[in-house]
Amino acid sequence: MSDIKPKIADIVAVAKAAKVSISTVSRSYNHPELVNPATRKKIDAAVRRLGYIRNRAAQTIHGIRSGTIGLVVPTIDHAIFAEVIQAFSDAVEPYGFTILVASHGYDLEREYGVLRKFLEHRVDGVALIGLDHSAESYTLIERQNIPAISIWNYSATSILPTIGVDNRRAGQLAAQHLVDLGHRDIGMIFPPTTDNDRARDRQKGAMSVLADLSRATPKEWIVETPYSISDTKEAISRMLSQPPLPTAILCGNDVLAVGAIYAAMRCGLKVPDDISIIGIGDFKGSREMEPGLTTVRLPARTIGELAGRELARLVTKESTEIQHNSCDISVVARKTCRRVQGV
Amino acid sequence: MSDIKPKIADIVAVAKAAKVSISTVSRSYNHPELVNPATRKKIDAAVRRLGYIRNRAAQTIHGIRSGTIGLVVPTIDHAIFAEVIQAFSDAVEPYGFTILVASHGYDLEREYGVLRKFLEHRVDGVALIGLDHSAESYTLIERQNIPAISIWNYSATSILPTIGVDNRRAGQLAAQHLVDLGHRDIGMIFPPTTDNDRARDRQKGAMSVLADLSRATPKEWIVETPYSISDTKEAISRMLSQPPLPTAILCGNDVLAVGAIYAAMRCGLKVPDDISIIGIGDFKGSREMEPGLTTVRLPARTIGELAGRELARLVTKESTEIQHNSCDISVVARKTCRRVQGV
DNA sequence: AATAGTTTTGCAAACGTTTTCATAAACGTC
DNA sequence: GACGTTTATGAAAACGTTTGCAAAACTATT
Repeated sequence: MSDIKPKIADIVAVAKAAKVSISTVSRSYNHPELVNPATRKKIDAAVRRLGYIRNRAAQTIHGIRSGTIGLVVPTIDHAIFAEVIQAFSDAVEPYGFTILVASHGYDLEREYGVLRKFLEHRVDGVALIGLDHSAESYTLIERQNIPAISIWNYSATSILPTIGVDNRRAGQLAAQHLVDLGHRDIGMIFPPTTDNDRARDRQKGAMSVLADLSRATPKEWIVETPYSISDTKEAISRMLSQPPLPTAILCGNDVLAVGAIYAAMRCGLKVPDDISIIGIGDFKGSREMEPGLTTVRLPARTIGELAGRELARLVTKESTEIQHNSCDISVVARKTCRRVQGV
Repeated sequence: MSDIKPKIADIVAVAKAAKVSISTVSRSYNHPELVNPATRKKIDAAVRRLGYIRNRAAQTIHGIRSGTIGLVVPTIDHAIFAEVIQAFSDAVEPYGFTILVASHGYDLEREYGVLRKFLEHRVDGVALIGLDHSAESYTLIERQNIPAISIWNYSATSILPTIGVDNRRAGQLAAQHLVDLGHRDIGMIFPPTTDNDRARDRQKGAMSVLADLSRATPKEWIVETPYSISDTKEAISRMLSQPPLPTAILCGNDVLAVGAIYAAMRCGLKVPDDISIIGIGDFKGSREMEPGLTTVRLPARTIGELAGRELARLVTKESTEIQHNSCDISVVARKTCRRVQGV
């Protein structure tokens, strides 16, 4: 009946088992060169025997880094964010960091809550997506002065260092590509832009190019839908169901573009013969699609990697500050856009 | 020049600022009913003024839960896993947990390393994908006796409690569906099955059904490719480039199915008229595709949610054990499979 | 064999909390 | 106004580590 709880081994137990002092055990981990190889061997044996695993919480309260980095994203299960998380995680791993991940569903209040929770855990740094954050969130970051970085949207002037792309430019590039191909009647579809600076910037960029055109875009050709293929299909089908029809549709991101393509198919329009479609993002799978999606390539992996590395280097004091970094973007012309007769 | 580092506030600072003892501050967090409302107010004010945030690390070394759960996946940026992570995260959030996420890239050695790191952080529980894990990993979990759960692959007899689906059955269902439609010449494509019990089980399931058929499947009709659309496209194109052609292709998951469809298109075959294709998974987007993908629906969201909830309840002692749980699966017949003339 | 170095080890304080126990203050009762 | 309760607070020990300092154990040098 001696159901003595198998108390997980602590450093004291190891010390006892190896017949040395606690300090020596600790040292054998943190400054192995200071302890006699023979002693070290004894300790190793004890550790193995007891299955001892160091307690980072106990280390952390000495001001030692927690070895964690917090990553807050709007949502995890969107192709881009998943890719960014993966790249970020891969990048910080070699530095010994583990990531805490949370999503806020495009709700900046929730983001603040998540941030607080991360801070309770004493993360060594945090990465956020974009630059739309609540004032409280910014205050929090500043007051706790914790290394922070903003991913995805580049801005030279933001408070937070940013690593990302110029989304305005992405919108411009997409629009310009269509214009260069002779399109003048261009429909647009974007996800909701509140609390989403990325989408907002892209839209602004696209609009700015289109504003230069002689003719104005009718209201029905500018739609906003939730970030989902089916909603997009729905919305675009409606747009394409009654003339006049645009000759091209510019989509706020590749997922919407896929939805638009399906909608066109459903309406009996051939892409790109009857209608051209351009996305933004170049998500995984966009290249492999049939027809290959013409889109503005945003290098998600590179961004995540760079952000992870920079933040890790800052935290480990390998560097002293994070450079704002604007990653290159460009149109990859594949098969969903075609040239049309100028007006 | 008094650049006194703005030492982040601790409980002592709060106590001093509120002119109460440390104990009282602590109590006002953990047992608010025991402290005078007036005092509580003073403390709240001090907390706000100083921007105090509790230090969970310090709590954790008292044996108090760390409030973290570790989630180890093969890779983050695959549709299914991203969905599972999201659902899992959503499910544990209401219980106050934050998740640590790491990927191992289908390398069980790395998985062990990740697991160890999680244990250093004293996660309150861990969730793993599937049942293929190194012996060391199993030992680790058992010795530290930490609540653990396996997601994705259901098994009634595994050491770890499982919440997931019967992947063997998924394979069977897919195969049976094709057989029921009259197909006898069936090609198959699977991702690598080493260290991946899910894929292995599906393959076994499919094979078992096909084995009952009068005719044997030629070797060239059974291919293995990395989990990527382009590799699949490549492999299937090769399969379809020289007769005899199968009348249907069974794909280990939806991503491969998408690749297969593109390959068929490229080879000038119409789906489902010339060739039927079935996937497994029912990933996001599979329904919306054109033509809608026929597949075996695996309820990723439900699985992630259930797993998160069960693990959280176990950790918080709301429940005392996790029920093995097999989630329902079934074929969703959409548009990529058609009936053919029996032999 | 004594001395001066050098290497190795242990003691004890510190980190930021929680919690047990003891004490003080306030209240109600007769 | 003395007593017993109840309510609110504080002191101090505890949690599992790290680390500065000092002592002990070796080594090399004479």
